Amino acid sequence: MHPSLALYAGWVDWCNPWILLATKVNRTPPRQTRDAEATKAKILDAAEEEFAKFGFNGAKTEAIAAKTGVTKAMIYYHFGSKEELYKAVIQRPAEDFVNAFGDLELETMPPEEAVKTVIKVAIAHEISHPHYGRVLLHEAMQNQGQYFKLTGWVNPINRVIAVIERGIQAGIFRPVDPWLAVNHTMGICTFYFNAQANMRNVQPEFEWFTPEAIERFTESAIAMVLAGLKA
Amino acid sequence: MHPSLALYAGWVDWCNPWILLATKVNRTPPRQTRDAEATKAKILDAAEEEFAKFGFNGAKTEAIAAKTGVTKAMIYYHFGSKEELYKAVIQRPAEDFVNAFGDLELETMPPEEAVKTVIKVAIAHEISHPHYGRVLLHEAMQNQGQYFKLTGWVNPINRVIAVIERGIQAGIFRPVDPWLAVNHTMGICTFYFNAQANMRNVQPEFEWFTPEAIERFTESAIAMVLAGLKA
DNA sequence: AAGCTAACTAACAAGTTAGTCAGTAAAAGA
DNA sequence: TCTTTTACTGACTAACTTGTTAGTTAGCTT
Repeated sequence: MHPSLALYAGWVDWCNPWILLATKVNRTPPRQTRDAEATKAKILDAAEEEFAKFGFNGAKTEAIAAKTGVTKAMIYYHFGSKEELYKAVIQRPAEDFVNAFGDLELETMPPEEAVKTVIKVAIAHEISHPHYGRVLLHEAMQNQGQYFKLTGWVNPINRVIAVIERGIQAGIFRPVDPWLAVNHTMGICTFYFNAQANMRNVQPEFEWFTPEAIERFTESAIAMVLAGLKA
Repeated sequence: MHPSLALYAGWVDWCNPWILLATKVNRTPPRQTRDAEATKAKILDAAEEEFAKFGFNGAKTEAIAAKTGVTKAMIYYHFGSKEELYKAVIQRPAEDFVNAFGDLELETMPPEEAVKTVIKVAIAHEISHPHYGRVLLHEAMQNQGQYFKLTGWVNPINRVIAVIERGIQAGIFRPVDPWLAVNHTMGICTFYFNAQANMRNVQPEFEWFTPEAIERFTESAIAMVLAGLKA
């Protein structure tokens, strides 16, 4: 396993959504009676879940507060407004990802291995931040991506484009459109998680979150993308 | 062009979003002073746009009414409730698609050609119903897909699975997991449209909706999926 | 132990939103 | 032409939502 995947070490064990909801990324120190940082983290967690479901407009501050155990006034005390809370929510996991991604030495890897690694990290991030992908989709659909640009996602995506361009120049990849290839790859990596509730109606028996299922999904995603790229 | 694509005849000309918003599928007869069917259609159009942006919970009936030129009370007169309106919105383009898909003779086509056709029809549907895909995503994210099962999408998806299974048995396709392959394909076909507002921040110059861009996207999607499937 | 301040609550004000209803006017029918 | 039905409006209510504020308490400092 590449070192940067260490951030998500044990992610396969987190696949069960109930476990996921309980564990999350371990940001919260042991709870004391009055702990501003812990309270802020709890609000962010609850807000991430609420925004993932309803987006910025649809989310209710009251519902967020209800999940945390503190009152709604705390949102305004700690974050100032619903909008500032939203900005904080959309930026927090992005920082995790951008940092982990910054550690990847994609530029020195063989293109095939680089693409493989990117897909693994992307899926690991979906698993360890099970609500975040949906927050970003709502962002695109209802805020025209105006807050997306604050997150720092642009740089990692451009690095993946560069990897594909390098692969094409080396004759390892076919002369595909790198931009479209990146879009396809992101589509593959995210649809499984975002559209799941609909797709469950088609295959009610399918297990989505067992470690084996995630493993199969990841391998299958890598296989399709690499087949599509390789010369 | 396959006959079932006739439903979307001229779709390449509709790619510009402004043209799209103006044309839509031509359901509305020439407007009279009082025309219940025309009013219902206008409400459905406006609601589709609003639900695409905010989902069921986030959408405001007042905003829907404002787009139509009739009062909010008309929504309740013609549809009874916000929920019934939503059901109507989610079912209308599904009927178009399921009908068009029903006309496809996938079972008698060579598997490769069948997959190619499915992708073309799916993308054509996104183009001719530019808001609908996002309505379905909101449905998954905030309603757990409870209304999705009313739409009849399940059957077309199962037919695509069958096509892939047939291709595998014929030795034309690799022994992939057909279910995951369908998920990947849907991811590729939908991400380009649903996440666009975010992706515009990465490539601000990219043209998404020119006929040429849609053509390139379609070819690129077909190439990746077929490369991923072919033995 | 007394005093201070950061963290927190309960209750409320101001503005929104789903849904209703009494009434009006355009058509269609007699 | 008069009546009935259908499409539609404006004004309303009850419930909900964001954000505020006055006051309370935990825990730290001295």
